[in-house]
Parts: sequence; structure tokens; C-alpha cells
Amino acid sequence: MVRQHTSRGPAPHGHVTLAQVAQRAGVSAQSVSNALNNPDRLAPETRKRILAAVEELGYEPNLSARALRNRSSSLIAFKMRPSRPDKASLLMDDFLYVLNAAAVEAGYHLILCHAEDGPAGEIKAYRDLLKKTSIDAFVLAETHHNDDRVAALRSWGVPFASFGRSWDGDDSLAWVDVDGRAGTRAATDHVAAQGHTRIGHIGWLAESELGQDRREGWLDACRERDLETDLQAAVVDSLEAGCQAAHRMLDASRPATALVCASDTLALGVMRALHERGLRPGVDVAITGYDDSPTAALVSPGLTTLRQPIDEVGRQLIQAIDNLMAGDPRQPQHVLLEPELVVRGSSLPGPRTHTS
Amino acid sequence: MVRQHTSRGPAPHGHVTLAQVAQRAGVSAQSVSNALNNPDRLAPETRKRILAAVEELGYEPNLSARALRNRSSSLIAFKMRPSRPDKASLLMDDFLYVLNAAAVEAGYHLILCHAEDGPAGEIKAYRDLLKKTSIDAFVLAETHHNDDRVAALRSWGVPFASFGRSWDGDDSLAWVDVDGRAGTRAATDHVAAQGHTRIGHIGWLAESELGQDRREGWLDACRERDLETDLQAAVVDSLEAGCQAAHRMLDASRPATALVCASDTLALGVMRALHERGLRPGVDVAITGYDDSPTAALVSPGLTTLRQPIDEVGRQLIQAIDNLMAGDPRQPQHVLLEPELVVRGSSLPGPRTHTS
DNA sequence: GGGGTTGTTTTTAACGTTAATATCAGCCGG
DNA sequence: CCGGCTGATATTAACGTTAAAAACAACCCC
Repeated sequence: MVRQHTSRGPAPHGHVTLAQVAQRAGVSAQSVSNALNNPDRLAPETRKRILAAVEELGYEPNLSARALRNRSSSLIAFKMRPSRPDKASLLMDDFLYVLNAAAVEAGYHLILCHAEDGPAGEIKAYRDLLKKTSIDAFVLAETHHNDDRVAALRSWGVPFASFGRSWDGDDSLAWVDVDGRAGTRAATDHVAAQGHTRIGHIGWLAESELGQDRREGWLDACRERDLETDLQAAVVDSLEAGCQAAHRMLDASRPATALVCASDTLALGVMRALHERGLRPGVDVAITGYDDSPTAALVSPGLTTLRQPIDEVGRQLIQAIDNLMAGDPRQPQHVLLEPELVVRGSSLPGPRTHTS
Repeated sequence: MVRQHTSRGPAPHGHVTLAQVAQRAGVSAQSVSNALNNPDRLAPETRKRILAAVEELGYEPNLSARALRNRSSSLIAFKMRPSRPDKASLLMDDFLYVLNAAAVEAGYHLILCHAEDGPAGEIKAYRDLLKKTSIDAFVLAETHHNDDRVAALRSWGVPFASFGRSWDGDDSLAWVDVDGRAGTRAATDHVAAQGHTRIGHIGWLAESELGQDRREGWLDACRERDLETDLQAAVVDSLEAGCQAAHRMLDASRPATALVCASDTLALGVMRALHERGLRPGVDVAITGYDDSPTAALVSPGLTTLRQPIDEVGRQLIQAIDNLMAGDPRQPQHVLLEPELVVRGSSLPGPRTHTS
């Protein structure tokens, strides 16, 4: 016989609470909590009854209450950067999407963080967010040598994982990265296989560990084939810079016939240079970029480039964080993924009718 | 004389609470709360003392506790879509950045929402999120005629604002949008001013209200000048489709000399078509796109296009939400912003040395 | 000087959850 | 049949905040 307590009835705003489920199942609130969080503390029979009530009422635990009680919000924070206008898309869009998908899959939610430019502003923003919200973990992007953010987060004891390895060989950092060296080597191998022997490289300034890494891949491939490595440029990542560097390498006494670039932006600069000289990408000079930005597929001919396995990066980052949170005593994860060479018309001498 | 209570001292994990500030200032916790939330209920002198203590201890209110107590989390949710590979960047990247910046500015935080594809999945995701987290408001993107999401959110009584107007003339919806009609008219005016009289339009299928709106702008401009409007295509938003439509319009008995497109993706398809025919963009046929995607600035020649004032959109959306939350009894905001015509080489007959 | 008004501050209770502790029933061994 | 043990469930208290109510002081008016 069902007792019709003078209870408040179904919550007015559609919010079902533990207490309501408890009443329905004829147990205490704590038992409901246990049914969900500590199943083995309950008699199987009771548990089944409780879960039925949970299902029936559509109960979902209130995260604010949980966060308050547990000091853990199941929120993962990530800071976006403003996108720079002259650059090919930095895949932030995709990255955020897959990162969030993976986070939700694992029972977290992604919260965006905003900061004034500069590392100090970013650290302050992290600290403020932590004070206010008991964020569970952070995801960093583009870590560099001696990164202040890493030091700060570590000193606070907050779990975090980074997209981009620790360039100072710090093993205690959890990171996921893409092997730029292997990628650039693959691109260089590819153009060498087309018969090119004067292969230049247009990369970033020496300060950039990422750029340095990619350059190494080109060097690897060249040395392996005893090709000269005199054609190299270290410039800022802009269309203009790529264009100018390309002109220089085509003006050389023994000019480049292939140009391997550290980014799609630079590669598009090279394309512009060819355009200005009346040369045809692919046919006259082979070009490769890096990132597989949307632009790479849209230009004519298509730009050969390296696609980063961005969805795998997102999954692995969340996995790494999950391990950290579970207090997994094993070494923090280091995951190095291989980019995929996407061959399009810009590196092929063949007919250009079907360039995608 | 300061009483040395047997208090727990400074919080162990660096979290400062109301109670600690209260003790420091020699008042009750509630007074500290009031100092921050209801300043006029306190004696100015007391308030000053409390704020000093807040400052000194670096107190920040705990949002989880607030959310629990107030049923309001200062969180705004937004659902990302997976980006489609063949499209020029949809400015999601920028949009998210500015939306979050504006949200933080106004004291909110942006939380990302994930859903299985399709409207049903999206609505379910919203409902789940609401149950769990007392989200304050939602931001929708790409609303369409008879949008189920709008109906759902409204039926739950949750504040929300939409990037994209309500196409069914629903005045009770708060929205911010960009005037595609005016933008396309400006682009058409621009090519007409270069002397073109055979101006074609490549737009989206009739289902798309957005596409319809942009097409109207082209019609407006043509009619105003008594130009023929026979050259029009309604296709899917892909490079291929743009390319094919361009070929058709260039094969016409009196071929197009200018093509106004509903997207950069379509315009890039047109560029490919010209390329295949040995025609020069700008010199032989003028092209305009829409969106000012990164690609538009990177191709040679640069693509004339319309830049959406995305940062203003973000600010206005947050503003609209803020008004809704404040219970502002005035009509929900409708904001229609003008896109800006960005002229590059693709629509200019002039010399192509400096195409950006 | 009782009763009211105003202005300031404190007390109480509650938001929904869960760790820690308490309670209770059943069982075992002596 | 008592003390101790085990397993299942219930009770208590706390996380940090704030609305509502209560308390208190100062002042004013007839």
C-alpha cells in the first residue's frame, strides 16, 4: 500500500532530487547515493529497486551540490586564443569539438577560460577560475620550453595535460603531441620520390621548438639520400614571409624544385610566389604544407599537407586527465601520434584536372 | 580587542570562505555576502572594512555553493557542431572566442555542450545539462524556420538567445543576426560599379532561409539597375557545386562577367572553374564570396568577400541574455548587424601585383 | 515613555549531495 | 543468551552560500 506522504510532490522546476527518489524507493537518501556511487555497499535487491526509481523519475545528480560537497566539479577548463587573421585555420575549431566530445564521453564538461594576452594573464585567469569553481583539470595547448603555466599548475597541484610535449624533457608532465619530425620527413620523402633533388625547407624561427622539430624531419630525409641542405629559411609564420622565402630559393644559382614548408600558411605564400613568376605548383615546383587547414583542400591545385590526428589527440588528452584524476600511480602519459600525409596536386607533376 | 576564536585558520587548500572574511572583518558571514551583493544594505563604514578584508584575503565566492543556493550557475551553454571538411572555416573559432570573452566580461562562463547529431539529440543534451547543472542560459546558432530547439527551450522557461534571426517572425525570441541581404546587395553594387552588367548569383537551395535572404540582396541590386536576373543557381554549399554552377553560367549564350556567391566555399569553386578555363579572376570575371573565411585572404588573387562583425555578434548575444536574466520587461532584443565588404583582387580588373 | 519607524546587523535555515558515523538485525561461538 | 561480528541501511553533519526572519539600536512623534 502506497503511503501518500505530505511530501512536496514532484519538484516544481522539474528538478528531481535524491530525497524524492529515496522516498519513491522507500529508502534513505544515502542509500540512493550509494546505489549510484558505491553499488557494492547495497543489497542487490535494494539496489535494483532504487535504480528503477531513478529511472522512473529521471533523476540526474545535481552537479553544483556534488561539486560543493566533493570539491570536484567534473569541469575541465581550456583557454582559447584569439585567432590571427592572416593564418590558415589552426584547427582549434575541430580540436575543441573533439576535446569536448571526449570529455562528455568520460563524464566531464568543458568550460572555456578567458584571459588577457600573455602568460601572466593566463596564469591569473587559471587561478581565478580555480578559486571560484573547483575545476577538476586543465588542458593546455602549445606548451613551450620553460612554460610558466606548467610551473603554476603544478605548484597548485591541479591535474592537467598538454597538447604539445614538454620540450624540456620533463617526464612528470602528461602530454599528447603530433610527431612533426616524422611528418616533415614523410613529406620530404614524398617529393624526393617524385624525383626532386633540390628540396628546400621553409620553417619557423629558431625560437620555436615546434619549428625546430619539423625542420629536423626535413634534414633527416635529405641526409638519408645525400641531398644538399643549403636551401633553408627560418621565418615568421605568414603568407608574406613564405612568399619572399620562396622567391629567394627560386632565385638561387641552383634553384629549388621542391619546397617543404612548416605550415600551410607558408606553403600558400609559396604558391603565391609561383603565381607571380608564372610557374605552376606541382608541375614546375612541388609544394607541401603542414596542418591540413580547410584552405589546403580549397585552393587550386590542392595543397599537399600533413593532417594531424586531432580527434585522437583530444581523446588521449582526456584519457590522460582521467588517469591523473584516478590517482593512477603510473608515469603520466606521453603520447606521440603520427600525422598523415595528404597528397594533392601541389606536389604532383601529373594532370591537374582532378586536383582534390 | 580582537578575539582569537578557535577557528580553523586559513583554509588548507587556499580556498578562502565567507566565514573567514567575516571573522577577519569582525562581522557575520551574511554581512560579507551583503557587502558584495547588496551594498546598500550596509553602513558605508562597515562595507569599506569588509571589502578591505575581502581584498586582503583574496576572497572569491565559490560558484558551486552559489549555484546550489541560487539555482543559478552563471554558466552559459553553447553547442558546437562538428566542422565539415570541405568547407571554408565557419568562423566558429572566432565566434566562440569572442562569445566567451563577452561572457566572462559580463560575469558568466561558457560551457560547451555535446550532442549526437540531429535536433532530437541536441534537445536531449540541453535537457540533461539543465537537470544536472542549472545552466543560466543557452546560445543557439543557425536557427531555422520552426526550430524545435526554440520550442523546447521556451517550454522549459530557460533564457536563450540565438545567432540567427527567427525566420518565422517570432518577436518573442531574442536574436542577433547579420544582414545577408544588405551584404549581398553591397557586393553586387560593388561589381556593378566596375561596369559589369551580366551578374550571376550562385546561392543555396531554396530550403535555406539564410540563402534566400542573401539571394534577395542580389535581386535588389539587379532590379535597381534594371539588370537581368536570369543567371542564378541554387546549389549545395560545396566547392564542386560552385565550380559546376560557374561553368554553366560561363557557357550561357550571353555569359556572366561577374559572379556573386552566397559563401566563400562557392566562390572558391568559381575560382577553380575559371582556372580550368584559363580565365583570370578579377580581370576576366569578377567574383565575390561571403564570410571572409581565412582562405579568402590566402588565395591568389585574394577573394572579395563579406566580413561578419562576429565580435559584435558575440557581445550582443551576451547582452541580450543579460537583459533576459535581469528580467528586463522590454521586448527581447533583435539586433541586425551589417557585414563589411572586404575588397580584394578577385573583383578588381586592376593590376594583380598587390592582391591582399 | 509607549509605540512606531528606520537602518543596520545577526541568526536561522535551506539549496542537494556524500563521508563518517550510528543503528539495527541476523548470525556465530562459547 | 550474551558479547562480538558482519552486512545493510539510516542519521548526522558538513561543503559555502544567501533569502528570510529576527534582533537590536537609534531616533521620532504625540
